[in-house]
Amino acid sequence: MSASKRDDLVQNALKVFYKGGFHAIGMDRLARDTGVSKTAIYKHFRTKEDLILATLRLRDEQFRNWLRRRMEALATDPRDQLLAMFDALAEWFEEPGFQSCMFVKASAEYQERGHPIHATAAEHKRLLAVYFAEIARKAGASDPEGLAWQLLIVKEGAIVLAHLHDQQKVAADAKAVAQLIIDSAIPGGSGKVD
Amino acid sequence: MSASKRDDLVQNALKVFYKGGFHAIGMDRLARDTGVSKTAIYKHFRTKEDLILATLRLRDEQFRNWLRRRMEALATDPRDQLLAMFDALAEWFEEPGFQSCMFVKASAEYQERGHPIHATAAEHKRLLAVYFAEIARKAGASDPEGLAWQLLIVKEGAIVLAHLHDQQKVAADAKAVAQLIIDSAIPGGSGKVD
DNA sequence: ACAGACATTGACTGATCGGTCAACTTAAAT
DNA sequence: ATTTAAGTTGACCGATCAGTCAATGTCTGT
Repeated sequence: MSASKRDDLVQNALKVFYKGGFHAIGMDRLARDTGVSKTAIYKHFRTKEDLILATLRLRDEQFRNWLRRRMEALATDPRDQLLAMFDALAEWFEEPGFQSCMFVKASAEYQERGHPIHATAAEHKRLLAVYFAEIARKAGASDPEGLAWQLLIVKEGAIVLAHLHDQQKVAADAKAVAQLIIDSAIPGGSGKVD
Repeated sequence: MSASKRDDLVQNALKVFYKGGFHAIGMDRLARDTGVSKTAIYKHFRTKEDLILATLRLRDEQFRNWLRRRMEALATDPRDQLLAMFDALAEWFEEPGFQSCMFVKASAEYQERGHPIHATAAEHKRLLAVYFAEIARKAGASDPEGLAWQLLIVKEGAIVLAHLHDQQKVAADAKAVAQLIIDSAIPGGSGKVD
């Protein structure tokens, strides 16, 4: 399989697993839905779990790059970028096919912290926190890591509830919470007095 | 199967599904782990999904009752009860076997909003919001429902991240966020000036 | 002790599971 | 045109899947 075909496979597998679940989707079904035979899949992935890991890595890269670009496109000031994250999330929630977070799903189905799939999900979240802390630092937060994890909590809660409730309402509520957190953690900005 | 035996089955099934996942745990395995034969299980549940629904309903009742009692035990003032929720969550996170939220797992594996299992998970969250709004109203919030959903977002985010990261740190961060939300939404209290 | 209710056991059904194989087909490189 | 690489097809392996069945065992009530 050429590199581009392998990438296509992983991309398509990602979509199929995201929509159908990791355990519920078997390899016969996955082959049908991706258009790649099982033999070809096993030429490039030792096991189903290795393929799942590849989909998570791809999703991690795609999501973090997308979020970074959206946040930078929606705002230039670091402080405003942190808040803009929730506008970006609102966009995502509106997408057809939105069904929560790939990594939350992965950790739900692979519960053990030591499991590579679970660990990859945890790593994704840690990398997001690192990124948020970087922006928080630029924005002048006295505790960038603290702020980062607080925003991550709100982000994750919003995603989960967007899948279970009214997406736009949840996005708006999450943004309001983020505003409070940011105003509390970073002096100045938005015309509000602390 | 007597009522108490049926209840035992559902309780044990809940534990097995919570730890192992809904799709990953088959009925043969479930029978072994609960000590009830498949024939007996099917005497009382038309399908595996019906049993899963029964475990979710039991979990909903148990969790909401537990949370209500903990919040009431930890604080008497409604405002403080809202914050105490996060102390209760911190206790839960510390329990051996903690592996996120049964309903988030359910919605991760049963993605379609129309699916009964997904709908039951959504209903659980809605009932929690109703309860939080009730307390928020008693606490004097001008927008009890808004406050309720904001707290629910933080709660859900904390649960998900507690399964992926340092449990106690996440609980503390979530409580700090909740404090900000509550202080913003309810005048007075905690000696802080708005 | 006996009858009825309830549960277990092991086998069974047809289907699917992850993964492998041989034979064949298609694509790419030379 | 030929060779090599890569992929497809359909069958196959042993195991498991949800759900059912008949025979048997246990428990409960009289």
